[in-house]
Amino acid sequence: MDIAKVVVDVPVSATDALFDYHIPDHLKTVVKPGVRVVVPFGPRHIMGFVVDLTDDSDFDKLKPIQRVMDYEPILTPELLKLSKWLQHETLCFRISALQAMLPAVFKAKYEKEVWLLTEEDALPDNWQRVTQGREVIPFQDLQDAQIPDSQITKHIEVGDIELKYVVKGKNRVKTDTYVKLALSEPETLEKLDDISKQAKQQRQALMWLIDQEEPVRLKQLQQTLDVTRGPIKALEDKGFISLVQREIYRDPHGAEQQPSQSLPLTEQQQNVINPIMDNIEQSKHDVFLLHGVTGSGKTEIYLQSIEKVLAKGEEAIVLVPEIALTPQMVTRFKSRFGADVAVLHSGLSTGEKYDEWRKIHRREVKVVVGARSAIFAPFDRLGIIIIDEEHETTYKQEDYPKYHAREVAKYRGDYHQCPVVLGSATPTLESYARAQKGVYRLLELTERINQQALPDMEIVDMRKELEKGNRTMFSDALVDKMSERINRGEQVVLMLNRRGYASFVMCRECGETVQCEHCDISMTYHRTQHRLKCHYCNAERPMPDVCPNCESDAIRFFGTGTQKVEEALREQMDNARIIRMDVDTTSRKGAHERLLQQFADGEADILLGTQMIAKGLDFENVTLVGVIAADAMLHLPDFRAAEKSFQLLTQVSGRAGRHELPGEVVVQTYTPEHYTVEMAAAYDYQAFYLREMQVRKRFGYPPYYYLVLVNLSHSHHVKAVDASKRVAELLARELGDDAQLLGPSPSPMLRIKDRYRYQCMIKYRQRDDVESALSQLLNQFQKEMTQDDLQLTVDFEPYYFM
DNA sequence: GTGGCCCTACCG
DNA sequence: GGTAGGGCCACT
Repeated sequence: MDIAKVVVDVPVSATDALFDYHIPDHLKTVVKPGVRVVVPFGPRHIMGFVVDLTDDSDFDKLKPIQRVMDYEPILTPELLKLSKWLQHETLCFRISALQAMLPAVFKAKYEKEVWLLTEEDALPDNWQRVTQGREVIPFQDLQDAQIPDSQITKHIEVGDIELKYVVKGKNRVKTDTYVKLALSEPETLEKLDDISKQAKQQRQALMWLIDQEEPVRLKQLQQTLDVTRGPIKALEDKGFISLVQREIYRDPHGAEQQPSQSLPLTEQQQNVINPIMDNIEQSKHDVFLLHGVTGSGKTEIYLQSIEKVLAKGEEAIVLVPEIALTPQMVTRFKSRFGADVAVLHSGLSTGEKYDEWRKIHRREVKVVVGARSAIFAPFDRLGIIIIDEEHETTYKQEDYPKYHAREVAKYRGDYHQCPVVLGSATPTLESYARAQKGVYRLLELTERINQQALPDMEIVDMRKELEKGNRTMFSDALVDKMSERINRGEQVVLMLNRRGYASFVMCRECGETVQCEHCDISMTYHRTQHRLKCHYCNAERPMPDVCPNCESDAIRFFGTGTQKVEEALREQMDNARIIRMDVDTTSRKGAHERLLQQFADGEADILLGTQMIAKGLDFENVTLVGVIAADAMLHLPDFRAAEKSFQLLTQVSGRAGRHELPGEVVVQTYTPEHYTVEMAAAYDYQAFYLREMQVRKRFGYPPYYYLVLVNLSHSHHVKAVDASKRVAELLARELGDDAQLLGPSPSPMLRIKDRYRYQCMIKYRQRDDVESALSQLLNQFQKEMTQDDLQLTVDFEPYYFM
């Protein structure tokens, strides 16, 4: 076994294969599958993942592995196998699949260095200005000094310099200085006379240290005894103590949680948990769809299932949509499982993520609560996987590899023979249909825990408001109810789905709107900076004083951004205290939690926000939820628009009346007769499911068909159109008989970041019908992609169609 | 004949 | 992805 099969860190199709390397003797004990290594690749050195060891190779002249980057595998055999599956499943490169399973610190950084082989004075003046006495300089410095490549090549040929490629790992461990006694206690006391009587601080510090059982953080010692570095240095020099660097974890979550105990289960909960418990006991793999209305106690089911798994000595993964949105959820897990929990989410810094990952890797924790990528937690004794709010679209990764965490969960559940639990109040039609067919096991929770009724939902027809002469964005009913709550000292949550309703700028004279230069969308007005921004490419420009087209000064912003709603709200409800939550107010780290805490502490009457407030919040005092425009996203060009609207309405209504006080919901809409609005208001998931399934059947959408979206873009419009036609031709020719091709058609957003975008959609029933056609497609267009700026992506089970 | 530039095949 | 090496053209 002295040959390693290596996946190299070059994400292109030409290198998407295994490369064989010789393992030098001194590395034999550390090179194992799952270890990262540095290997010579062509004329340079790069990082690679060892995925296999063998005895023989088809190549006779193998290069040796240069060094290892890990001393133990960072990927388990299971995850290595999973990476292969992911590659096949999403048509990505193996290296991309491997990288997706690891935190960002494991991405290698490459640096090109210039090593001087000759005396500095032998080099020309312009070189000496760069080298400045250094024997090794970054290659970049030569470039910055505008030294031409030809000159560099010459010096290499003559033997003045050598280029070296350095692979740098970023997985730095955070350390802190600790102090410990260098001698035993009696030895220390014996030598005590070596310290002069005047050195009170030294003596005091030493005596204090003798009493400590473990090494102490230097900082702690200094703070407790109020000593400076001086006396400590003296003690070290005299050989009494030694300073050591110790690995520490960055602590993103701060204070310990109050421990909590299991809650008694209702009869319904008991019925639901039993089959899951059986699965755990028998080490069996079933996929459960836990369909439970908001407030029916799904979380307690998760917690008690996990307790059972831990008792068996196994581990658990819990996925939640975006953890920063549900701090209350994290608290619940931390209080039940304490130090056994690691938390992984996008709000953590790279270093913090690495620390949490290491806790998992070293088996210091048993439970991971995290966002999508936590599905790759490197456990090897998985006992359960839970996906909460399984309908959330954040479980689908939008860049390569375009995987869905649910599918990965099923793979891992099957591998470990453990249950996978998908929980939701509004399951995706795909999942519910599978449960109906018996592919998943359906578990239903129809009652709320303390028998509260779901809040009443009142639908307000905004067209009638307009007829009555109410031109504001708030119906009379909503305003009345809001004042009522505020007078009673209760709180209100107001949701605006901003999509499609951002505030754009228009000239009242000529109708000109300000569009982004690079994308085909209107720019959005941001009041705080008085500037216009493009939400697609982040381009910015000042708000014009006059219309760029007709120079009229009647240029105004329109639409209903949260900022504008806030203003209108302040005008209409002058006594209300408002907290606004949107991208602008929550962009800084921790801002999200702080605003929610303020609201929880009763510092405001109204919490106004975008979709982000619909999920997972639980405030006792909230008795009214208002939805400003329920149909805002109903008419998007997306076959899931109705499903998403239904989910959102159901979720946001769940924010009202969760405790003693009864809740109420006001839904404003221009299309009150739409079945989505009606059925959401009636809390009738079943009816919605049946109705929407008819629509899906009629138009041939999931779950009746699977979808693949082929996206392409080019900076030249003509070339984009041309390529899209050729793509469609190839697909039409190569697709199996049962697959249907739609398109090519322009994407709903034709141009983004100066690229013209077209798409083809394929509906299919069996993967075999599309697989060979798609790999042929990628092969055929590969050259055009590397040489002619064409971008082509394949997205199985797409969620975004824009 | 040689220097410069672009294309492309290859990397184990 | 990065590079060397081949082919081709231009210019001493």
